Amino acid sequence: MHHRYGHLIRVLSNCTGQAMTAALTSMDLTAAQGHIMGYITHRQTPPCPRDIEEAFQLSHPTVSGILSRLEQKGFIEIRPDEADRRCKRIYLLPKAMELDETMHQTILTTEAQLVQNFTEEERAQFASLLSRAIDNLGGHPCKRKHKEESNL
Amino acid sequence: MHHRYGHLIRVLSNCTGQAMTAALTSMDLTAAQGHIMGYITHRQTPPCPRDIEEAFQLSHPTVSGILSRLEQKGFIEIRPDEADRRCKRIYLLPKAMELDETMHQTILTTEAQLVQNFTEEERAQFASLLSRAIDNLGGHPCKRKHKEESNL
DNA sequence: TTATTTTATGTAGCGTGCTACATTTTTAGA
DNA sequence: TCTAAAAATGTAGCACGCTACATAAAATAA
Repeated sequence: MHHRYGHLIRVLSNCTGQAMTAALTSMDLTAAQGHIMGYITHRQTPPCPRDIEEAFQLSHPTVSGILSRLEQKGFIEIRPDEADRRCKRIYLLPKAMELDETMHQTILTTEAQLVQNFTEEERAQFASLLSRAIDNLGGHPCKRKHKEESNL
Repeated sequence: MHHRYGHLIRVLSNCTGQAMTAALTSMDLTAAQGHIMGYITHRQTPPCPRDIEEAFQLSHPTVSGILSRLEQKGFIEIRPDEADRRCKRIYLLPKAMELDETMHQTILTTEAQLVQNFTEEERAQFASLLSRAIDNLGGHPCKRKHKEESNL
């Protein structure tokens, strides 16, 4: 049977992004910005853009754009790393720390809405099928040799 | 359990679009353009942009952009409808008709790759879960009263 | 008929995704 | 050491998604 997976996936992805962005507008964040803010917040050490590329499977110009918008809005500060001058370090500013809990809850609420009438089994299977489909398309070749704290 | 569905959906959507676009590059089409070309080809009568908005759940400026790129590349021609001058009609040009079969096969192949190691049951469930998730997020309010041939 | 509302489309402007190319710094090799 | 390769980031330019606003034509109401 032919199910038009590509179509469903694109529609769902757009819907999810829109719902997430709508829920985050009050704090002046988009879906992509909110997710990345969450990542930065829950890291023990200030990450570099490269860490974000890997965690979110995005190209470096994409990450660069999102970070510069976050910097413009005063959520983060980006300074060069003293030890390795190729790298930048991303520091949270007070404005970001204030809304962290709210932001996190907002994202969780939207995720919950997405699977609101799924059984526990269906949720697990959904995540599993999504992951397998990603792998089927080549997934994401993780380039970097080894570096700690590359988990979300 | 927290599965980060939003993240998986976004990654899968990006992967799918990239795989589809890569498969279609030889005919100078992107994923979005290819899907819309397929829709236009398999319609009995030349559609208007509004039909495409509904079939693909896209905003009208998005459709407008894709169509003008297809027109620039010589795949389609857009002329106003004689009967209702608000509407445009989208006509296929010879360049498009030539590659229709190849294009269609290319899209099917990529869709098949996406679910290559899924059982028949898993495929059905995948489509079902994706659809239900879309509905959970409000889905797509179909605005138009009634109009024939609004199926893909 | 005339006025209002609805429908279809156009345009401006933005965020997010990409590739391709360039620059800088570090690391590795000869 | 000196050179070459690898790594991190910057920039240009594009496709595709959106909202918000504007226009023109058709449909509806008064």
